[in-house]
Amino acid sequence: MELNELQAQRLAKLERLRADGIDPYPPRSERTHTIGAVLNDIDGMIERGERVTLTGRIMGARRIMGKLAFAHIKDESGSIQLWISKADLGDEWFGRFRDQLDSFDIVQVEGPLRRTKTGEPSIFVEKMSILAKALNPPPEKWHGLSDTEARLRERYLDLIVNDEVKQTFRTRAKIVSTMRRFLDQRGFLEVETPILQPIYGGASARPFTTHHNQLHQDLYLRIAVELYLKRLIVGGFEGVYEIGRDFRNEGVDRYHNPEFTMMECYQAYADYRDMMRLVEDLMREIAIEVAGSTKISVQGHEIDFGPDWPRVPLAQAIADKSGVDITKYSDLESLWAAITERKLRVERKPSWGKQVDELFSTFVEPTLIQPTFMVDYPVALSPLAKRKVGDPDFVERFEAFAMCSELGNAFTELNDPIDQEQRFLEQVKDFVAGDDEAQQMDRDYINALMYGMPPTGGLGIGIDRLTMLFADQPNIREVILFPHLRQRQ
RNA sequence: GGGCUGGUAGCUCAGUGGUAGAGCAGGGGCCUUUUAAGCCCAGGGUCGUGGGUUCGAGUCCCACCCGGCCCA
Repeated sequence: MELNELQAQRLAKLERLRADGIDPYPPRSERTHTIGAVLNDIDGMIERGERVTLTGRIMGARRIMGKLAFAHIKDESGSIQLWISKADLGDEWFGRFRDQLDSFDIVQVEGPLRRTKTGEPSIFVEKMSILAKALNPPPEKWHGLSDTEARLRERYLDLIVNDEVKQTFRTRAKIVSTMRRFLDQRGFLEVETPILQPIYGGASARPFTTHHNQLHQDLYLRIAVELYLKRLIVGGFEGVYEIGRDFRNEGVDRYHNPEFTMMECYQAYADYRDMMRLVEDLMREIAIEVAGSTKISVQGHEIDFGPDWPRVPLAQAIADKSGVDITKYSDLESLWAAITERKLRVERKPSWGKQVDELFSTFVEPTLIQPTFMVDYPVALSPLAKRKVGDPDFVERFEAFAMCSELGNAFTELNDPIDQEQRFLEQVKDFVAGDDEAQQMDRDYINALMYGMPPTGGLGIGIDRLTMLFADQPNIREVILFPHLRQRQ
């Protein structure tokens, strides 16, 4: 171990403790209360003269004045002041506290509770022991650890010193547990399907590839769970869901991490309108659970999940915001002509569907602050969704938006195996033509559909994006404990 | 991928081509009501990496590495 000066000093203190016969990393501790529990009933406990044993990390500077010292220790539930008098604690441990213990060390203290003359709840330490010596020093005590790269590379340190980071991950856990309870109560069965897949599907994205040595077979990390969950609907489960990690081999930015968490659920004998109601109910429930209200504050905006969400046809929204009525231009050339005629600043895309998506992303998405369902997408963008009756160029699909961010995607599932095969063939054509995000032919999935899948509504919700919204975090790396970073060196 | 921007002590940051700095933290000393404790003293550096220009580079130039913001 190569140590800097501060680490070397701490190591010397550790060795001094060992020389005195003290184990700096003892196997057991004996706390009687969490700090939070003590603070909750501090005056009652003082009145009853209760003695407690507390454990925690020494935070901030120790304030040592000859024969009296102060410090704070922190556990997950809270932080409390230590009153350390040489007379109460004894010369030996008072000296150790002064000379061998440091900020960030984890200690155990025992004694009665009292308030100091400023009224601060304190434990008057009569016994002290060390539970773990910290060899690394803390960051600066006022500014703390603020460098983003340092925070992410040493997330454990970020969590020690930045309480709001812990709060974000508590919010995330609450979102997931609320979602699970919501779906369980509605009769959905939680399932687990393969992460290693021989054919990747269910979304338009590039996969990570790996290899099974024994089977001499390439496998893909899943980009979605969709096709497996629908196989289960064929199998007769009428409501299934899975919450798990998907992997997409694409860039990293403030909305994307190569691995991210999705909830997908499928309900037999339901359609995309049912899934809209499910999203509305789910979001209300999460908002109340997480924020205590259907109204939440995000980046200075108030977002209200109370009312039903507007359902806005995609084509209409694009026409309203850009002036281009995509239903009038059925091929890329005429659509592009309409775009250039209006001198719109939009990137040229290789297909009609992608051009429509580009129009949407540029002109509509940035305006979607309040919860909104965009409905009825072009079939070209939706190879797994059922066509609209009487309007076969569009499908029964919606995407859920809030704060200009896509939260979810849902459709009435395509259950016609003949149409599905045609759609896959179109995708394969695109893939061969160079679209590396086009979907793959999945013969086994067609085979499953050939046994008959009931009319089904399906929905996917990105947990990371949802957490960004409810924790009011503008960057996905703030809602992922260990986001992807390049290796150093 | 493009533009802008950053990387200097453990941390937060200054540093305008001429002897590497401050605050906090840490070390030594004094101190029994502190909470950004206080006072005195001394220490701490591969200036992201590698080249180049220059009498002289943390500073200017080039390349690369690792971040951030914006755009695609």
